Amino acid sequence: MSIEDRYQSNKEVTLIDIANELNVSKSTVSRALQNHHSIGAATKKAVLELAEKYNYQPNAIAASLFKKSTKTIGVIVPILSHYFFSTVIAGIEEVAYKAGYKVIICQSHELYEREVIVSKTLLSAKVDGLIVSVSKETVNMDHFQLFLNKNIPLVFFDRLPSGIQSNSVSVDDYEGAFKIVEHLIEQGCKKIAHFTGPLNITLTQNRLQGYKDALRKHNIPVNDELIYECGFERAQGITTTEKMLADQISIDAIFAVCDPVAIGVMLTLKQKGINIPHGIAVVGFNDDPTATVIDPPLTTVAQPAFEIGVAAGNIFLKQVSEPGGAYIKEVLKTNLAIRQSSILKNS
Amino acid sequence: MSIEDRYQSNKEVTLIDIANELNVSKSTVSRALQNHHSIGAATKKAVLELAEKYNYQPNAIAASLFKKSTKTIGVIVPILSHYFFSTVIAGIEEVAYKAGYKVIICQSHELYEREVIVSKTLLSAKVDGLIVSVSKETVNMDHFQLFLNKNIPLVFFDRLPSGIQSNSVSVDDYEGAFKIVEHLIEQGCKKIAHFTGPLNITLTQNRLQGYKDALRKHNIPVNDELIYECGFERAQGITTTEKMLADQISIDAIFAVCDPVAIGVMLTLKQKGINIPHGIAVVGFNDDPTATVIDPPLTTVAQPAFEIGVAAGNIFLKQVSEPGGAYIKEVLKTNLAIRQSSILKNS
DNA sequence: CTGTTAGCGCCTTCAG
DNA sequence: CTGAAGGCGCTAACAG
Repeated sequence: MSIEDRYQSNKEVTLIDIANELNVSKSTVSRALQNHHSIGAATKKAVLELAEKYNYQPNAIAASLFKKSTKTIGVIVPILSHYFFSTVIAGIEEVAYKAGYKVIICQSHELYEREVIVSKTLLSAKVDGLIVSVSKETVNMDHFQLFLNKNIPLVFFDRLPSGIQSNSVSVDDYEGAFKIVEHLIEQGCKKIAHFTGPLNITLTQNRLQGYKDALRKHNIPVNDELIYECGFERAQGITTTEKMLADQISIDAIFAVCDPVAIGVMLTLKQKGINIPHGIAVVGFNDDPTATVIDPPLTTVAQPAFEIGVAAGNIFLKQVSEPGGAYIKEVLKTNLAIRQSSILKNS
Repeated sequence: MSIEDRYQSNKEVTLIDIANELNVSKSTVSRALQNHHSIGAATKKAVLELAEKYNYQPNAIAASLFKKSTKTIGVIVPILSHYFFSTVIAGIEEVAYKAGYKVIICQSHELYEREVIVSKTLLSAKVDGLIVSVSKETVNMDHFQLFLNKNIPLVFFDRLPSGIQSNSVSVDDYEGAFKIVEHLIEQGCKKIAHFTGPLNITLTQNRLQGYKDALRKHNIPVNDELIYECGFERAQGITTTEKMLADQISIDAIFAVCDPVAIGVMLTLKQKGINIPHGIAVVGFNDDPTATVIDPPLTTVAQPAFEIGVAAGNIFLKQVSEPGGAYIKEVLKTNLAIRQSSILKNS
């Protein structure tokens, strides 16, 4: 079957077709296509022209099999449709694209089981690296250990696991929490509640610790009754606020573990007719786009989501180019974005 | 080298290793692993145990090469970090996961060139299908035609291209726009401005047409001076509002092409001290989560983003299971989400 | 400068 | 019920 026939009948046009047509060997075609130096200009030109004419697309799968590299990065996030995660992935994709890598995205839906399954799928798919924010259920890390065993670069971000050593990129959650609570104190708040994330997650623990230490530094006793276990979702912010209000505990500020929760808090307080910030001040963590949309605008700890993705991608690339290097743990800085939801004093 | 050695030294454990260890052929191992009926129970058990013990992961790349299917769907979106797109992708991923497919995500960044490049990468990667929302620059569709030529299922969503026939899933943009403009008219608005998206995009044209027809139906003349070419971003909503205010044209409502623009509009109006809805009513399109966060809450046309993704995924699956079937064009219904930003009358 | 050869790891006829 | 053999499309020694 001639190359022309194959092309017309929508069959894959391969190296061999071009080679046959030109009466050269497939190695020659392969080399011409990769611009190998030791190929005659005429041959190269002929090959390139034919490839162009017949819309030849190299079969990356075949190349991967041989080269043992798929030029693919696997990414696992709990939920794709959250601003934070989609923005991190945008950062990863940007770095990946520039370095010639593709990105396979999987969601764990915060489920340990599903995380295990997709990580194995990604192993089978022979991804060259894996970038992960672990599910809130995950405590066992064996499925990630498999990657390390095979020397496949593994980078954690945001939700860092305990009990496994690898690369990571995170923000200084402790410091961010500390600073924003200190800001509340400076505004005159004394009864500051904290709505936490799931308690088994490192990030939750760090923000909680920052909250506690800021209080202690300013001689405000830590009151466990003001610490509410909440979650990461707006809906949980709403229910936790309702529970708190039902508790009738006196409060002058709420530090929410993340912006979606803070938004839920604010919507509920507003609905109950409680003034923000003068009745209760509210602060969050993330700086999602909604923070500047809600009224009053939300004071929050700005996390560089896109940069986190870029950093994770770069760590992967570095591990690829220098295999066996030490693990890289990058901690990015946060910035306070102070807005109306917490301003009680004129300055 | 024994399987034990290979395992210890982190080499890939393959079918052959298991076969050698058990003194059976690799075909037997292959069949045992896929639970082929004609394999002795004892043999099967031995194979499975060894596979388990040595953490055997099938090399999906090798299988793909043979089977000519990578169990992978390519997805191209303009921007990943927008709620709408990340939610659609979440829907695609959900369907894909359940059917055993992986999802490769690429961003075009609204750039034609980049869209062409990533689509070719995806072709080379031998994706089994492609799901796309085209960039706003794209007019030439040759790069997508390549997929159709090779009988690779292609599904467009949201931004439907003209000049190429394929599967698609969209919402009824015309009807959504018509209904929401009619709603404004019912509220007593007579001077309704429209901030459009990029005009070459079908969706933009359809929403514009819905806007015009709703006006005409109610005997309100269409005034081109009230139609502002804008875009899809919050920042463009802000600048366009400023331009409009500078024009000093009398207006009582704005229909923004999408929620991010509507949010930009509202933030600007509020900053200028213009009451919403009584000074100017504002409505959008999408029902992003921010719509319920802004004050007053935004009236908008609710698009089922997740369901769009699910529908696109299902169309892909259907095309895979019934090759050569007719193109499927699914149009999902929208719902008006009427909120304070447009309520001028008590009902 | 180019061809020959030998795989990468898996799957599936075709034999037994 | 199992084995042998060939091949998916590409690459990279190793020879000329």
